[in-house]
Amino acid sequence: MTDKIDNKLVQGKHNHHRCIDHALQVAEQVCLKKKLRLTKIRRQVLQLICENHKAVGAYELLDLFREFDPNAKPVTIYRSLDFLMDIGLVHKIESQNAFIACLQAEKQHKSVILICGQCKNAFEIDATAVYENLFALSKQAQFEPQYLTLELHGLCVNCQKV
Amino acid sequence: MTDKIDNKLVQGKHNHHRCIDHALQVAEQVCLKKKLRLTKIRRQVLQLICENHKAVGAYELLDLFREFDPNAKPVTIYRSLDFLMDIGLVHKIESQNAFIACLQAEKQHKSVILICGQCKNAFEIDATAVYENLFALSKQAQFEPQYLTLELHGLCVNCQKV
DNA sequence: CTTTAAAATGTAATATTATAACATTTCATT
DNA sequence: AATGAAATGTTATAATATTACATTTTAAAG
Repeated sequence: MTDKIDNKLVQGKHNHHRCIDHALQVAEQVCLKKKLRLTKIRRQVLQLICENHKAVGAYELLDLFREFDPNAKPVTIYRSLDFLMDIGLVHKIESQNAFIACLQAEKQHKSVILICGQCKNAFEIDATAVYENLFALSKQAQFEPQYLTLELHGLCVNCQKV
Repeated sequence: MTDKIDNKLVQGKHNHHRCIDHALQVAEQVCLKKKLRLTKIRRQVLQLICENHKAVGAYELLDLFREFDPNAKPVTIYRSLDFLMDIGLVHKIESQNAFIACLQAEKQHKSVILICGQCKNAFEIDATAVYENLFALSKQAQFEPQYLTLELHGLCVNCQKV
């Protein structure tokens, strides 16, 4: 890949093709470890989600996927998404019915997803303290916490200028 | 309403018919203040949501609503839900595509919704500190925070026993 | 190797959730 | 009573997601 292409792909100071490669490598590792199969379809779906950092809908993914297989059906995408979510490689953004690749799938993490209302870019930052706080709070209310849906909507640094 | 009926309706130590009445009264007050119309339909929809503390789907509400108007259509429910959500009387639980009545609509609040995976009962507890924490965290990441989706899944006190 | 059972995929249909577009009615204010 | 905005009625359809069952692929056992 040339520098020129690299330049085009750079978003927010990061080298995007490395970012995709990394995600796919992590996926291989995770599947190897858990003895799960990262099939061609699953790999392709993950790759498509990784193409950028925007939250992407299942049917949008389907359209993209049809460049690989023109006859693909919704259930193919949903199956892959389920698989990828189960092992933490993809997160669903519940408030948008959309999906993003997890960039920290290799390490266990408790994060908040920051979603830009303008450009739809989404990224995670650590929120371990928030998890602990909320789990403690809920236990005080006699609630047994299991998992958290945590999505912060706002404007990313690029879109604030506009 | 007799004591017997009261007893049946009591859930988690609280007197449920008072809880509905309160919600409807608050609704009246909020609408009066904001010069908005709490029409018959909107009031009925709110009442139905208040019937219990479970997260309720739009089409489930539609079924209930048809006891008032057998010809009601989905859009009627969605319009009322939109109205009620806009003024903070109803919250959407994004991770369930379901809705609950807000029991603290009169005061401004920043809360987390605790959702029982077993019985679907949902209730809010204050999480002001969490909001402040997350907003600060996100600003450090150069993100301009606007609103938070915050839903904690687990088991309520009743369902932990089972 | 071949058999076999589980996992993955193919295929069709359909369920669930939500909105768009435009006509009509209701309501508060003139 | 006239008027314009808000609410509702009505029809259709968009967008999201799952079920059910047939077929193929795969890993592992015999």
